[in-house]
Amino acid sequence: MNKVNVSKKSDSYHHGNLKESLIATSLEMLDEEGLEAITLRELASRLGTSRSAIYRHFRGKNDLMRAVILEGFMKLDQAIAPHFDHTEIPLLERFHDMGASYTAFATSNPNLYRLLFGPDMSQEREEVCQEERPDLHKLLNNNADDAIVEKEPEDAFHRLVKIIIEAQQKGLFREGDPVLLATTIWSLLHGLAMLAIDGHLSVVGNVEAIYEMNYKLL
Amino acid sequence: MNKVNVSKKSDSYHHGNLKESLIATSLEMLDEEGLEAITLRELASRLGTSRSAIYRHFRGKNDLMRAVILEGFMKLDQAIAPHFDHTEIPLLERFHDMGASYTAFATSNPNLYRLLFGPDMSQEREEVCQEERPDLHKLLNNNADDAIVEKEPEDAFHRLVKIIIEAQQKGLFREGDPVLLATTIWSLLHGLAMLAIDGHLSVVGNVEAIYEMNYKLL
DNA sequence: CGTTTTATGTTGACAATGTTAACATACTGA
DNA sequence: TCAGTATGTTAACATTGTCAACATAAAACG
Repeated sequence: MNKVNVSKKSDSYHHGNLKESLIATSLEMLDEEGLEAITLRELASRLGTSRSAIYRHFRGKNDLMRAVILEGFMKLDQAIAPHFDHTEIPLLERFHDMGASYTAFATSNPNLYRLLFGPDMSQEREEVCQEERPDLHKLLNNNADDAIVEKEPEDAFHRLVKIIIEAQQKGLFREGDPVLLATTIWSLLHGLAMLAIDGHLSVVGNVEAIYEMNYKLL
Repeated sequence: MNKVNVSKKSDSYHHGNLKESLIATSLEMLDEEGLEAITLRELASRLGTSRSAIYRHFRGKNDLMRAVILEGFMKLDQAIAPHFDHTEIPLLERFHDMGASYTAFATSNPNLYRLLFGPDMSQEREEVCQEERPDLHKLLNNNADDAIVEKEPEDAFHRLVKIIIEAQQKGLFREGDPVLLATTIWSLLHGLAMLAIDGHLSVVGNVEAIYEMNYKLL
């Protein structure tokens, strides 16, 4: 316990909580103007601080982006969670809605989604997935049972696996390794999201139509 | 006819054919060290030319990358074409192999595949798809019939649509808009490729296994 | 051949960006 | 109060893409 969370409180001495502001403003700039637009000087300008004040809170720009990516994954999880938690809705309908909300998140936040799953910051993203989200990493390395049994799922992929298992137990879904099935479904959703973001799905005009078609394949 | 292809011949005055060398060396650097490693100074250094010699052949770095992207699409098409042309092989088998070779291309050339379909150079990629590959663009904007009837297909997506149509006519494939079906299949393949490249498919160890599983869904 | 025009390559400079060192200030705790 | 730590500022530097001015080789043409 060498460091307590004291710098993150809303009271503050110099700027305020600059660390959180840096992440929040980065997310704003990402959403508005894309990844390239995130520059340390523009960040500092918007926050009214000096250019290199960031280095008191992050080791460098990559470290900041790493925090942005983690925040982005949390946002994605929050977009999926409601559909998972509405247990009064039929299981398959919740399953359907999770997929729909996934692609909706991607098309609503294209720049963020591209950051989360694109080539840029690949090392930072990997660090985030391995260090900050150990459950997901465990899951993807074949220790599914442990990860699922041990604790409540906390991310989107977790929820997907869990809902597949539940559907299989009720005989509502095809048999097979749930993690493998979830990966397949994730693959389809991911490809759909990426192609939609890049404007390759102009054939139908909206992503929902294709999702409905793909959903029937599952 | 204000400009003839004279600078592209293998005889040359100053350097040789610098334009093609720039594209080829860019592809090498992309493959070896990734997109970030492509820097104009390093390029010039490898080719033994000056830093700004490139501006005699391209408007700037983005214009060069645009040429690299076009070359990459041609390589992708060449990787798919053989499986399409082997008409002595059963249709569904060729269809299967096209998908397998697609993901194989992606995992064999991850940096190139990411450049072709990733967020970077999105504008340049769009220009390439609209200007240099009008057929594909036409196809994706609902003029499928015209594009297909008019001429021999020249790119991977074209071939996919055409093979689906042929399979449907023989009753070997489900009914439905072939372009829409091709987009769905492309979506699945693309998501699979991207997740594989990013190391998210370590569950099974190789992409082929998941592809075989996904193929059954089609 | 000699001259002019065009194509191609070189040098030096500039702005933007991430980063670091040295210094300055504000808060904290004894 | 005062020392220590956390935070912020300023100035400088290296890297990169880009451009202007200059230089040279090839081609065109009398």
